[in-house]
Amino acid sequence: MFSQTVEYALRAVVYLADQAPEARTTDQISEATQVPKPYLSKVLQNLGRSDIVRSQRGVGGGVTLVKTPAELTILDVVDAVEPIVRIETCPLGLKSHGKHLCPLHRRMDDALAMVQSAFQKTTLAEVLAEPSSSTPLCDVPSLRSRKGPTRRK
Amino acid sequence: MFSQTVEYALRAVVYLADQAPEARTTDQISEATQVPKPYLSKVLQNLGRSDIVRSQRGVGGGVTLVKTPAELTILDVVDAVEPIVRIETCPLGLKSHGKHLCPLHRRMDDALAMVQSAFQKTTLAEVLAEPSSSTPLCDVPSLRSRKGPTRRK
DNA sequence: GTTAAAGCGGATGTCAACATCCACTTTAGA
DNA sequence: TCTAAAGTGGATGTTGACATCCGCTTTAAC
Repeated sequence: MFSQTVEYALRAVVYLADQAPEARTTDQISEATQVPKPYLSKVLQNLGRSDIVRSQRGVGGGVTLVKTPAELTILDVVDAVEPIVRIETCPLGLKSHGKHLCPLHRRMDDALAMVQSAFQKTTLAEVLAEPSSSTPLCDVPSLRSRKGPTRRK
Repeated sequence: MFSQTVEYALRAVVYLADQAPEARTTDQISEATQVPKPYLSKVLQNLGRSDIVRSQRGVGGGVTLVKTPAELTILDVVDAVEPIVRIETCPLGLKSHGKHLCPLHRRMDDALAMVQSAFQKTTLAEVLAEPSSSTPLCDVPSLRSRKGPTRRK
């Protein structure tokens, strides 16, 4: 139910959050997240336009988060690449019940609201901090588990 | 986040539930639900293969629900046309944490689970019975509000 | 058994999502 | 100032979702 692009964007952002505040190149992100590099490049450009990430050209450049992981929610990322569109009015277009949704669309919108709310309540920092046997994104070496900022060779 | 096809299928099934146990033709369903007839026809065929509806060819034929509205959930319909796929294993394909999802995919799967659960708990009968100012699907004359079974002229 | 209603299946068309490629620009450092 | 690293933007390819059309089959009713 979530598009491939949303999945890719979340992986990239979680990785960047994990590595924050260090910049990472598209190559590094691609390898860590298993997202095809050419497409990842487009996704990152998109996240740049939505002001989720910032990119730096040239030697030593790369991509970083604009906000801190604690300030960035899953919903921010999802909405940047594929907004969750709530059902505001009857999709059949008839005006006969004004602002009220019929019971069917009420249920559907409730489901959307639940997802939206859950995603809005979760920051990237929380995702990274979650006690779990597994690191987000699997085998990626995390900066979180090291003593200080480390610059990759 | 829900596909157009899911929306169409739900409209059609809600309409059929409302008119149950009477059969309705594709023309009638199309008019009531505002779904383009040729495409609706395909959607209904699909629902037929999933044993949600049954269709009768020939003069006086049409489409009816296989189950009663009380036995049919929203999830049944959604899963018939576009199954909600839960995240069972790490989408990155690495085996390093067995059955555990990483925190990111745990959250995403939780969202899917919420939607799945909400849809599974709601039957079509409940949708139709909901006290509401508006009839499901708007201006459609409902059999529910009549005395007995009525056959349309 | 003819006819008209009604659904079925296959072919086709369109467009957006996913994906790739490449020429160009920016930039740090030798 | 030259070079190699790194992101950008545009063009292109592929596939599936959405949508339509049409000829065929089934079937009730006359």
